[in-house]
Amino acid sequence: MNYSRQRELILKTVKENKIHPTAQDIYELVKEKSPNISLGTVYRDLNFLAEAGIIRKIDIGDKQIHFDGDISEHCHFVCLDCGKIHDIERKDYCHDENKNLIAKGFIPLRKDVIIYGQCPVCNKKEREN
Amino acid sequence: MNYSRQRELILKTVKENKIHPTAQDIYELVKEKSPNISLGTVYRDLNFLAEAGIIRKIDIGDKQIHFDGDISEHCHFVCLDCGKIHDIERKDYCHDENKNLIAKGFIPLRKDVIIYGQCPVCNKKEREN
DNA sequence: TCACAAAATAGTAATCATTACTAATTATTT
DNA sequence: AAATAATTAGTAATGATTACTATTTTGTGA
Ligand SMILES: [Mn+2]
Ligand SMILES: [Mn+2]
Ligand SMILES: [Zn+2]
Ligand SMILES: [Zn+2]
Repeated sequence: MNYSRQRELILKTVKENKIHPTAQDIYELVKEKSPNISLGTVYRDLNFLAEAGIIRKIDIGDKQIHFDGDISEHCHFVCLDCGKIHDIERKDYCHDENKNLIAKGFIPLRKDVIIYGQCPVCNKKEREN
Repeated sequence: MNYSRQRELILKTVKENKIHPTAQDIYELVKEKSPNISLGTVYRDLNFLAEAGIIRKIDIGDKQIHFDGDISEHCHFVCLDCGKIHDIERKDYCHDENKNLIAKGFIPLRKDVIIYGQCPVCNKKEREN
């Protein structure tokens, strides 16, 4: 790793944190070890790391972007009461009717599935070039 | 319906629009028929209608909230090239490995599944009261 | 029909997460 | 070591969204 001390620290902090922290969260944690780090650096490095695919951005619609050091395939359960973001395994949300989820005590009320990729039109366009 | 003329118009505009418009989009469309409507009113009424469950908010992580007049169960495919938001039926994303999606020419690259509800801890707490 | 209360609106100001900018610092290459 | 590139701290700007306020519209009941 030829990352700067700050970037290294930000990455370590995200990887170790299990609560899906926001940029502000990371900023406050990192400040303990690097007191004069800039919030701008935290945002820049988090975006850099997400762009590189080393961490993951998650948008739960609460105005702040959350970050996840776990880039394995999984989805998230947001509790509308306490706000906690729980990790959910593929087998627990892919089965019909959320049976597994309910068996574990979760009460799913709303599910937002957003798939990103290339639509048929853009894919055709690309293949023509 | 005992909605105001503005609210009625906003609702109609969202229902008729198939491209998942933003508040700004709605504002510009509605202004054609009601030239001195306020952007604040558009935001207020869109939130009111979403809260009432008559329309749906969708957050695709592009900073702006999109609205959907179709509240039936379906999910969204966001093209990373053209940005278009496509409607996807349940059967097309629930099957393993996105077979149906690929058969239709979509290239799924990333899937964000966010489930909202009540976590086991909060559910237990509620049942105890 | 009129008075009064409640709801909704237009217009604007404030908020706040995020991004952009700049000058200074640090790392890398020649 | 000098030149070049990358990164940073600190701060300013951005922009979608929300909050506020005075005014207008709607509803209701005497
Ligand atoms: Mn996670
Ligand atoms: Mn839709
Ligand atoms: Zn909870
Ligand atoms: Zn496309």
